[in-house]
Amino acid sequence: MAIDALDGRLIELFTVEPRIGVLEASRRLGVARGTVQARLDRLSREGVIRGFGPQVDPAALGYPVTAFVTLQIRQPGGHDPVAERLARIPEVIEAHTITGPGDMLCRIVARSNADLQRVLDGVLAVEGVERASSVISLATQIPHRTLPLVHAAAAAGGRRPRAGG
Amino acid sequence: MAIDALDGRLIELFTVEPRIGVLEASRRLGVARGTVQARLDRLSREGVIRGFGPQVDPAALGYPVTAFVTLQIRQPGGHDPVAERLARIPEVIEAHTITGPGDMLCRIVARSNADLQRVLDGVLAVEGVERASSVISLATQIPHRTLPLVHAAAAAGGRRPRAGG
DNA sequence: TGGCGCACTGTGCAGATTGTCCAGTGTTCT
DNA sequence: AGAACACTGGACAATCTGCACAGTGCGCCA
Repeated sequence: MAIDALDGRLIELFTVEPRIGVLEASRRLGVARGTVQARLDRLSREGVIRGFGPQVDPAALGYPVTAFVTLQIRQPGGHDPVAERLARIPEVIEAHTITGPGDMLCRIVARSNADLQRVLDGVLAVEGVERASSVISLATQIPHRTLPLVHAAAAAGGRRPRAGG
Repeated sequence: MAIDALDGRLIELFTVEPRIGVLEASRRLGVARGTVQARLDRLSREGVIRGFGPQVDPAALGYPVTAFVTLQIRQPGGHDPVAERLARIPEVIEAHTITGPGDMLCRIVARSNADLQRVLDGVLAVEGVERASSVISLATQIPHRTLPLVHAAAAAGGRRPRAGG
């Protein structure tokens, strides 16, 4: 779906200051409250905005170590049963099936490098996992972000605005 | 920092239903409103909760292709100048310096496989980037999640509750 | 060209929520 | 014993929300 400049500004505003309400946002953007409400509804309905839940930082929770683990899978039943078992490990934050020599790529966190060993053992113990090769994140140069993408999409896909009132 | 069971339930509640306010949350959890407010303040202050901003889905924005790209860097000035230039590419969602044969790992999105080629060309054009090898995400088996981790941390680190009033 | 539908504006209202106080109570730590 | 702390339960004014309404340009289609 395409978003326009106003959508972009709206997302940026709520990203930077999530606590401002619809009313304050409408004041800052110079549009009517109903417009902000309608835009927000649409963005949520279309799935562009997944939600407004709290973003939890594993590091602050006591899991400062992040690793990316490439798995090789013995594939009698496909990837799904493996993924299902991986999902039971809380330290597995994310998992994808991928192209290339590996079969799956997971993001894993741990309390320390020693703890990472424990978590990896847990991953290797998952039935169907044949091999795991991991790289540790030494530093996060660019933390997960979508704002630049939103701006790019807003600039590219801009629906023509409809004036009125 | 350690969180207890109430913190865990609080985070879960707001993750599942972000729109409920502090008051409704206090009712659901069976605690006083001030308690919820204080807990939320503390979790935000300590960094466990990074924020309540909108979570944007690149796929819904028109970028359904995700790739993980391992970069090899020519390192006259370290990784930072490269990261800085990568940060100017909106499709670069995330970047880490890593251990192992590669130097950096980035998450990249694109509008299509053909578009991914364009983005990769942009990455390769970054000064200091020598080589890039990418794997494409075919499916997201486990979408980014932290809830299980929160529960694990709540179970492990539980501060002893202080009763009162 | 005329008509319809859409997106937006600006307004109003009742009800709910927020931010911010307060005093009181029971625990834990010193 | 005393201090510090976390929580309860209550109160208040100010604000925001959800919802509704009429009116206005503009694009699209017949």
